Amino acid sequence: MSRSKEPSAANPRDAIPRRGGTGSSTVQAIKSHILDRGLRPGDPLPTEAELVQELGVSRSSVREAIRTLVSLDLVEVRHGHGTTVGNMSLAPFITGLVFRSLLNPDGHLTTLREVVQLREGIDSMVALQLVERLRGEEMPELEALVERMRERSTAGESFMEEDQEFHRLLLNHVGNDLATELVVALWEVNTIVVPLLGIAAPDDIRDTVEAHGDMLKALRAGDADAYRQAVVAHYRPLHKILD
Amino acid sequence: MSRSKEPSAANPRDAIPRRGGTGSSTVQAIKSHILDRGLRPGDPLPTEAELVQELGVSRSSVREAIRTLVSLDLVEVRHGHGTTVGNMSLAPFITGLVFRSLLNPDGHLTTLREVVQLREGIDSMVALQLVERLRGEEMPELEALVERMRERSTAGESFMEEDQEFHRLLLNHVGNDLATELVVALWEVNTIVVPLLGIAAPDDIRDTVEAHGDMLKALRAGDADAYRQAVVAHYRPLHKILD
DNA sequence: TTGAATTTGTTCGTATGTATT
DNA sequence: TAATACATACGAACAAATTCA
Repeated sequence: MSRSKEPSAANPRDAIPRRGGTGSSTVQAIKSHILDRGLRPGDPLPTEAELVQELGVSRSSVREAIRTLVSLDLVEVRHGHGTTVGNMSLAPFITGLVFRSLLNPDGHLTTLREVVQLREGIDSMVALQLVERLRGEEMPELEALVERMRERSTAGESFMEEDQEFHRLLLNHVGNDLATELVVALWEVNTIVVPLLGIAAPDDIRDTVEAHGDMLKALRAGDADAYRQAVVAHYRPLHKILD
Repeated sequence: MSRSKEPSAANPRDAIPRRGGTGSSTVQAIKSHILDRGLRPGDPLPTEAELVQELGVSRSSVREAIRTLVSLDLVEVRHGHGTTVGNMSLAPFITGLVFRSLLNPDGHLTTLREVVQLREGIDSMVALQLVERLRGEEMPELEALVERMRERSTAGESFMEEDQEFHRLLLNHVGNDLATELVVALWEVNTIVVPLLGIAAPDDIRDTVEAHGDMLKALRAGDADAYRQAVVAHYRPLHKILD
């Protein structure tokens, strides 16, 4: 083990008043590094050793700071390769909501119900914009997705991927990426938590598939009210499960 | 104590295939600790030393895991006191959006615009539910807040706190805590980023204040459309700034 | 295919600041 | 004031993954 190693101080903690509350200052420094250089997702960050030098803190501190940024999806780390700027997704949002849902005490399903209500609200909220853009349109990709859902549902398979993609593509037409991400994120919270709680999907599946088709039909016809009704029908099975 | 520490033994990395992608397994273990015992926000967690024992990992690993959970607001740490279960707020969501807004390259304001659009959408989305619950109601707290905004705006002061509280209280009447938190979070993203980008608040302030009053008036009258129009008017000044 | 270099992952030991008693 | 319990920080060594010659 060759301890040797003279204590000798090395004199750390000289400067730096260490304000822990906000964000450990090392975190802030790395954030600034990204901001100042205008780095984009995927761009490489300095290695741990380099950050130790530049910031004048220990490797442990650098690592803890990076860990924080990773958990916020602001940076990404690949073992043996290096760290890059993350894609800043809503993954932390999903993680938090999933944890809350799992921790819900009494009724257990409170958070989950709120998630579904939010999804329904946002899907309805964009009715006018969608009608405006899609009236008379063909939307072959979306139709194809509905068709695939239909096939898989009759085959007894699940069609989560198609379902998520459907909502992603549809919301894409409103031109608000954040709203799209939010809906997809809420959708993921559902799909993660529902199986974990052992809630079996009933045979309302067919209704759900047809609701997707009705949404498209209403949009093509330019009928915002019919679209909203289809959205309600779309979520009815889920609500039934959660009550 | 005083185990004296044998060399061999201890020997980590025996089991545990170490799947880094998901969440470092130590993070997962602490999560499970909370979940299994059904701990609530504020409940105490084991000390670092105890976690080192229970989980059979090093101090550094425990610290990095805790750092991750802190940044997700799943746990809280008070220096010299201990760690507790966090309140699982949407703080990480806010942090991420603020960072994205600051990093936005070209038009710079894309993310911020999307945030405002989302706020507007959610505020409008709950029109029917609010009308249903508040028709003919007095709402003295909300009126008082509008009055305070009026005072402070004429005094040339800012009224961010009253504004935020107004939306929080209003959304509270729809009975979806998640939606309320989301709107408040989006509101905070605005207030953090706008000053950072050096966007001065114009004199449309008075319009904003009156829009708040109009929203209440419309709700009292049970007029959902008038409420939605007031919401649009409420956000008009903000949109003007961002374009 | 081997193997060295680079980089992140994990651990141990130690010293220090801070809050509680 | 002192003691205790706890979190914060530093540094060195080794393990594991990745890349490239």
